[in-house]
Amino acid sequence: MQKRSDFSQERTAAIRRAIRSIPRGKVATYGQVAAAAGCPAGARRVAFLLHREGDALPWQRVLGAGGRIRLQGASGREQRLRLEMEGILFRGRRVDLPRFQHIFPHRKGETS
DNA sequence: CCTATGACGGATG
DNA sequence: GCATCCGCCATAG
Repeated sequence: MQKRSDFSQERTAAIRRAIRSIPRGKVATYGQVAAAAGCPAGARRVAFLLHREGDALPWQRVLGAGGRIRLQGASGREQRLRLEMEGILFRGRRVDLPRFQHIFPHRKGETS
Protein backbone atom coordinates (compact mmCIF):
# COMPACT_ATOMS: atom_id res chain seq x y z
CA MET A 1 0.00 0.00 0.00
CA GLN A 2 1.45 2.99 -0.77
CA LYS A 3 2.09 5.90 0.57
CA ARG A 4 2.34 8.78 -1.61
CA SER A 5 3.42 10.82 1.33
CA ASP A 6 2.65 8.95 4.40
CA PHE A 7 4.40 11.72 5.99
CA SER A 8 1.69 14.12 5.22
CA GLN A 9 -0.99 11.66 6.21
CA GLU A 10 0.73 10.95 9.45
CA ARG A 11 0.75 14.64 10.15
CA THR A 12 -2.91 14.99 9.28
CA ALA A 13 -3.77 12.14 11.61
CA ALA A 14 -1.77 13.78 14.38
CA ILE A 15 -3.62 17.04 13.86
CA ARG A 16 -6.94 15.23 13.93
CA ARG A 17 -6.02 13.55 17.20
CA ALA A 18 -4.88 16.82 18.71
CA ILE A 19 -8.18 18.47 17.88
CA ARG A 20 -10.14 15.54 19.21
CA SER A 21 -8.17 15.70 22.45
CA ILE A 22 -9.39 19.18 23.29
CA PRO A 23 -11.85 18.65 26.15
CA ARG A 24 -15.25 20.22 26.26
CA GLY A 25 -15.10 23.67 27.82
CA LYS A 26 -11.56 24.26 26.56
CA VAL A 27 -10.12 25.69 23.33
CA ALA A 28 -6.85 25.79 21.39
CA THR A 29 -5.43 27.94 18.62
CA TYR A 30 -4.55 26.74 15.11
CA GLY A 31 -0.91 27.25 15.85
CA GLN A 32 -1.10 25.42 19.13
CA VAL A 33 -2.80 22.44 17.52
CA ALA A 34 -0.22 22.39 14.75
CA ALA A 35 2.62 22.49 17.26
CA ALA A 36 1.08 19.73 19.35
CA ALA A 37 0.87 17.63 16.19
CA GLY A 38 4.49 18.28 15.32
CA CYS A 39 3.97 20.90 12.61
CA PRO A 40 5.02 24.15 14.22
CA ALA A 41 4.49 26.02 10.97
CA GLY A 42 1.31 24.26 10.01
CA ALA A 43 -1.38 26.47 11.42
CA ARG A 44 -2.71 26.92 7.92
CA ARG A 45 -2.78 23.20 7.42
CA VAL A 46 -4.96 22.82 10.51
CA ALA A 47 -7.40 25.34 9.09
CA PHE A 48 -7.51 23.51 5.79
CA LEU A 49 -8.21 20.20 7.49
CA LEU A 50 -11.03 21.67 9.52
CA HIS A 51 -12.52 23.19 6.41
CA ARG A 52 -12.41 19.77 4.80
CA GLU A 53 -13.60 17.48 7.56
CA GLY A 54 -14.64 19.72 10.40
CA ASP A 55 -17.97 17.95 10.61
CA ALA A 56 -16.32 15.00 12.28
CA LEU A 57 -14.39 17.11 14.75
CA PRO A 58 -14.99 19.56 17.61
CA TRP A 59 -14.18 22.38 15.19
CA GLN A 60 -15.66 25.06 17.40
CA ARG A 61 -12.81 24.62 19.87
CA VAL A 62 -10.15 25.79 17.44
CA LEU A 63 -9.54 29.54 17.33
CA GLY A 64 -7.13 31.96 15.78
CA ALA A 65 -4.21 33.51 17.63
CA GLY A 66 -5.26 35.53 20.63
CA GLY A 67 -8.51 33.62 20.90
CA ARG A 68 -10.10 35.33 17.93
CA ILE A 69 -12.73 33.59 15.83
CA ARG A 70 -11.56 33.55 12.23
CA LEU A 71 -14.75 32.29 10.64
CA GLN A 72 -16.86 34.97 9.05
CA GLY A 73 -20.59 35.54 9.07
CA ALA A 74 -23.05 32.92 10.24
CA SER A 75 -20.40 30.27 10.77
CA GLY A 76 -18.53 32.56 13.11
CA ARG A 77 -21.63 33.36 15.07
CA GLU A 78 -22.46 29.69 15.38
CA GLN A 79 -18.98 28.96 16.65
CA ARG A 80 -19.33 31.59 19.34
CA LEU A 81 -22.69 30.22 20.42
CA ARG A 82 -21.38 26.70 20.58
CA LEU A 83 -18.46 27.77 22.74
CA GLU A 84 -20.62 29.79 25.06
CA MET A 85 -22.80 26.72 25.39
CA GLU A 86 -19.75 24.87 26.68
CA GLY A 87 -19.30 27.54 29.31
CA ILE A 88 -16.55 29.45 27.54
CA LEU A 89 -16.58 33.20 28.14
CA PHE A 90 -15.57 35.94 25.71
CA ARG A 91 -13.86 39.23 26.36
CA GLY A 92 -15.08 41.39 23.51
CA ARG A 93 -14.46 39.43 20.32
CA ARG A 94 -12.06 37.02 21.87
CA VAL A 95 -12.05 34.06 24.16
CA ASP A 96 -10.33 34.51 27.49
CA LEU A 97 -7.40 32.29 26.54
CA PRO A 98 -5.42 32.23 29.80
CA ARG A 99 -8.53 30.78 31.30
CA PHE A 100 -9.86 28.43 28.63
CA GLN A 101 -6.88 27.43 26.55
CA HIS A 102 -6.22 23.69 26.58
CA ILE A 103 -2.70 22.63 27.53
CA PHE A 104 -1.50 19.76 25.35
CA PRO A 105 0.72 17.17 26.97
CA HIS A 106 4.40 17.53 26.00
CA ARG A 107 5.32 15.30 23.12
CA LYS A 108 7.88 12.58 23.42
CA GLY A 109 11.40 13.79 22.96
CA GLU A 110 10.63 17.35 23.78
CA THR A 111 12.54 18.93 26.54
CA SER A 112 10.72 21.17 28.77
C1' DC B 1 5.87 24.51 -13.46
C1' DC B 2 3.47 28.72 -12.02
C1' DT B 3 -0.26 31.36 -9.92
C1' DA B 4 -4.07 32.08 -6.88
C1' DT B 5 -6.55 31.21 -2.63
C1' DG B 6 -7.44 30.35 2.28
C1' DA B 7 -11.04 28.73 9.29
C1' DC B 8 -3.09 31.27 9.85
C1' DG B 9 0.51 34.11 12.29
C1' DG B 10 3.93 37.49 13.21
C1' DA B 11 6.07 41.95 12.23
C1' DT B 12 5.54 46.74 11.09
C1' DG B 13 3.62 51.46 10.57
C1' DG C 1 -6.97 48.62 17.08
C1' DC C 2 -6.58 48.59 11.88
C1' DA C 3 -4.20 48.02 7.42
C1' DT C 4 -0.25 45.86 4.91
C1' DC C 5 3.21 42.86 3.83
C1' DC C 6 5.50 38.61 4.07
C1' DG C 7 6.35 33.68 5.31
C1' DC C 8 4.37 29.01 5.60
C1' DC C 9 1.52 24.83 4.07
C1' DA C 10 -1.76 22.40 1.01
C1' DT C 11 -4.90 22.41 -2.99
C1' DA C 12 -6.91 23.62 -7.29
C1' DG C 13 -6.66 25.33 -11.98
